[in-house]
Amino acid sequence: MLTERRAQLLSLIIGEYVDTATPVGSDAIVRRFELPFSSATIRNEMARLEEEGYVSHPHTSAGRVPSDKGYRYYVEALMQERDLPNEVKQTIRHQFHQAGREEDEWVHLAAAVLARAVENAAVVTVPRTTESRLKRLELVGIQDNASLLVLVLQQARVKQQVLIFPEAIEQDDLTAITNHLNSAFRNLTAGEISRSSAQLTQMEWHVANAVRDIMQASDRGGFDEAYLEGVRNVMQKPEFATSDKMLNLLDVLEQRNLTRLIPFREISADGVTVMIGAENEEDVMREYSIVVSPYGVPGGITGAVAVVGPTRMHYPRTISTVRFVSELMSEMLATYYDEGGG
Amino acid sequence: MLTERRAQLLSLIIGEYVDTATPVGSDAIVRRFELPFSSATIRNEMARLEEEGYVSHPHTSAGRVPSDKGYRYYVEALMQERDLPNEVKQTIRHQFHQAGREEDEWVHLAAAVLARAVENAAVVTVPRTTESRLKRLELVGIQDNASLLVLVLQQARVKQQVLIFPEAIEQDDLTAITNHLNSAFRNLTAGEISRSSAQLTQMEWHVANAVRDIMQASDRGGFDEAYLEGVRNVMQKPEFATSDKMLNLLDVLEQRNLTRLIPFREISADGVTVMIGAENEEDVMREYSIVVSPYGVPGGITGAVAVVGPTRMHYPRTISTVRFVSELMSEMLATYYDEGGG
DNA sequence: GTTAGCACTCTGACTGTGAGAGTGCTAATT
DNA sequence: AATTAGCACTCTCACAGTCAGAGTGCTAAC
Repeated sequence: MLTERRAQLLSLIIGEYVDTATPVGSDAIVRRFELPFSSATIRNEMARLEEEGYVSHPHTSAGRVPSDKGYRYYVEALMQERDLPNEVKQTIRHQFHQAGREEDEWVHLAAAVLARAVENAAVVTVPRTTESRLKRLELVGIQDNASLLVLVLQQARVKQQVLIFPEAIEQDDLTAITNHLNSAFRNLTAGEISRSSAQLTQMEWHVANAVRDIMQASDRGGFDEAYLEGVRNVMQKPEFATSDKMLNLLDVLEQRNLTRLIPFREISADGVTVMIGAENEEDVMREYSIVVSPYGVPGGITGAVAVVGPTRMHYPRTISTVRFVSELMSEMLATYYDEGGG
Repeated sequence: MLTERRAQLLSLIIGEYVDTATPVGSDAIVRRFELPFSSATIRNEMARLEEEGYVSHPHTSAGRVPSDKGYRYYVEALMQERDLPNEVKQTIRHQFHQAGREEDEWVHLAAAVLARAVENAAVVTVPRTTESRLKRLELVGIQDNASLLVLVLQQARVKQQVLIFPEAIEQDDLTAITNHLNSAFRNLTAGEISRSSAQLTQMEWHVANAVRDIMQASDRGGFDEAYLEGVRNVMQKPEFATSDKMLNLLDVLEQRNLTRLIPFREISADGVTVMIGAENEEDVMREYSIVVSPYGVPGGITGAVAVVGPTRMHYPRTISTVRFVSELMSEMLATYYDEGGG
């Protein structure tokens, strides 16, 4: 445990470093905060903080830089998460209500709003149910032997695919197939459709297989689909003066394999999780922190909201913004797609 | 007009510069291509090329760099566009046939494939009809007073939106509305729906308005929706050693306002258009070239395929790849969504 | 426990230097 | 008349040296 004074000092160092991005020296901090001690005292305290691993020293005669451990301690014990100002909340809420009612649009918007608010990159995944149920299917003729298969799944998820039939087929037949399958499969999961004992014609089988495949693909999908915004914000930060680091980050973020990067699986069931620097599994993320929160209905439809930026980030602001946006997304989902209606 | 020899020389300079990204000197080029002249002769010719504006001089004692005019002459008169090797074509084709049958997936894939093949950024827009027609609509209940409105438009375009009703509504009523509107509006455009004289109940009006709004929004959309891939490729190029330029480019590309950037309106009705450096309208694009081609059925459903990279790009390869991918996209669209079936 | 003082260290900006690459011109050569 | 060798000149780039500034760690005094 740190003494009260050292903890305070750590907090000041982090605050200053987050602002200026330059290692903070004893003299600078005493003058900036008009501390009732001399810089020599602070130097001693800093030396202790360094011994214990909370800050580090880029080189002999430079100021101190917080370490991952320092940030961790700060996040857990020192910082106070203050609620977002009401104007900010209102502004964000307003943007959401202005947006259309398409779920993808919200997700995109959430990423954009978040990226702007915290001046870092934001990732928001499309929400998923654990296992989707079929609400309705529709076949629309395109050509003699091809039609568009549209599935409406539980929670207003829509999937589409062009379906080729082995032989030409009439609109009347399409309608008949549609009606039959709709009554046979309504509210079933992919697994239940597979095991269904409904009597089906050959053509119906063809369609049913496609339906099952699409639903399985959707279930397997997990968190794959995600919106990414604000990469530029991260690259603008002074720690990325070298173009090498930019390329590395871009590399990681551009291939949309965000799932591998962000520990969606490990995030606590409710509330915000913070992963700092080397706490991240991936090597490339050593210099970044991730602030992530799930949203949606626990056990039902869920997604995740995350911010990615350098470890030197404004944690209280980021955490409370992530929290607010995830709550807002939950709220939106609950309003329009609640479990009962699904 | 350039003399034969100067034209050849320009071609060599461009070839060399595209490869090495360093200004090319007289000596270097003589040795590299074992020219039957001395470097002094080449120096004289280079001086003439510079006088006429085809190449320029970063500073007194540096080699020559092609100017926009030089590239333009090269593209028009010197280079020979050779067809893509058959293996490459096959590989690309294969990837498309492996992909699903969702149109968006193709567009995304086209951008990814193109970016990889030409090692630059690629932009591919989602294809649009000039005016969409309604094929079918569907209402799926979500809650007492809310349902999901799904529209299937001509050319297998699917749109969805949550629709809130002023009062609670039964599933039977939804079905009745759906049936009535489907028969009244089948194959109509947004404008025709507005002017329709069909007798509608209040609820039906509510739905019809939403349908019209969605269709209008879709028509207005123009080229807005686009997939962007391979920004990293561009940033990796040596001309982007400074992080400033990276940020500028990222700035432009991240806000998906690609329409403003790429002259979709001006591209010739068929074939590939090349915009070099300052020929682009936007200031930020001064150092970039754009190679763009429309695809789809002229007058009907169309989109565009484009490559964005530094002016120093491999034009023959880029042009033939853009051409091939746009042809492939046209082919895919024709196969699955031809006008007759739409 | 705190502080003043001081020697020491490292960075970053600036300067100077020399090799290397390239040019442009002139005079000689084919 | 076209080509080429030769040469002085220019500019860049990498490298080393210098110096002010910021910061540290230690010691001795308060």
